[in-house]
Amino acid sequence: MQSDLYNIGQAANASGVSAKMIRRYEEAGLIPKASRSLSDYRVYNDKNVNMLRFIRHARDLGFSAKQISSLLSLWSDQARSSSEVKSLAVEHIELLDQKITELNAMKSELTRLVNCCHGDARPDCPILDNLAQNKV
Amino acid sequence: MQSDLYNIGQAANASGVSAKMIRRYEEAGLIPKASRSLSDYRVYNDKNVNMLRFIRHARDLGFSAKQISSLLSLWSDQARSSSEVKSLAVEHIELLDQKITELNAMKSELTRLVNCCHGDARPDCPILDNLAQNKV
DNA sequence: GCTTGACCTTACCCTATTGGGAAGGTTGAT
DNA sequence: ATCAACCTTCCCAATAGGGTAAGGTCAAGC
Repeated sequence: MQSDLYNIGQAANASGVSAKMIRRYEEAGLIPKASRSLSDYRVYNDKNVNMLRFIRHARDLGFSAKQISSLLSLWSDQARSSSEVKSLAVEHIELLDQKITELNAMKSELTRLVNCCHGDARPDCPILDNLAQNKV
Repeated sequence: MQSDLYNIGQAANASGVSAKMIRRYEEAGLIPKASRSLSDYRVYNDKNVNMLRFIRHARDLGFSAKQISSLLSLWSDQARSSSEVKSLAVEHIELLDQKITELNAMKSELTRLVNCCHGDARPDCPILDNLAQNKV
């Protein structure tokens, strides 16, 4: 790569983070404020783009903005211990697990209801009956 | 139950939907506008409370507001076919499945990374290294 | 009859994440 | 000189709620 400087659109293409979100991350303090050109355009270098890629990957793994903020601190901290990062990751795995369990419970309950429903032209429907029931 | 009329707090307790959300659902057109007392308090009857319970149960199953709106129409439509409801439910199960699959992918990738990480006091961390990689 | 606490009203801001678009300035190429 | 493509800031949309403030109402107790 010969070019070392990018405006926001190029940085977005190179990192996979939309220009919209790059501005938002800057506003949120997740990334440092970009330097500006004479015409007030944001200017990024390869290091900045790498940080954006880092964020993108963490996003893809479902980390929240706060968690990413912590990961970024750890990333740039030369003295960090890998155990700090690992515990953040483990914490996040537990959160993912909770959500998965929840969704599985919904799915199995709903599947049960669907299997009860004859699903034909008759108006009688066990799914709605169940939703309308007074007991939880 | 001897009382037939409720104000919003009683309706909230009886239905499990917060007063806040009852007002929001009304504003969103999910439920009809409540009648009002002389002092402009919202007044609910058993039928209204049943509808709120219906919404609550659908919420618990992860249905979105739009989906619930459809379910409510079907619920009050005497001529509906159970197949209409069933297809809505099946559609929702597929959506739940997608989310579950997505979360599982995140979890396994993150678990892989965590297992690579020695997690001790050394600064070298495969998790961060991976996040910082340029390739997706 | 008055006070007090519990309840109600509207209206606004906040959480977290992302997309869309308007109005206007800049850049680069024809 | 013009035009497309880009940039800027600012506001609004969606998801599903929570919080809080300022003010009105109701019922109980004194």
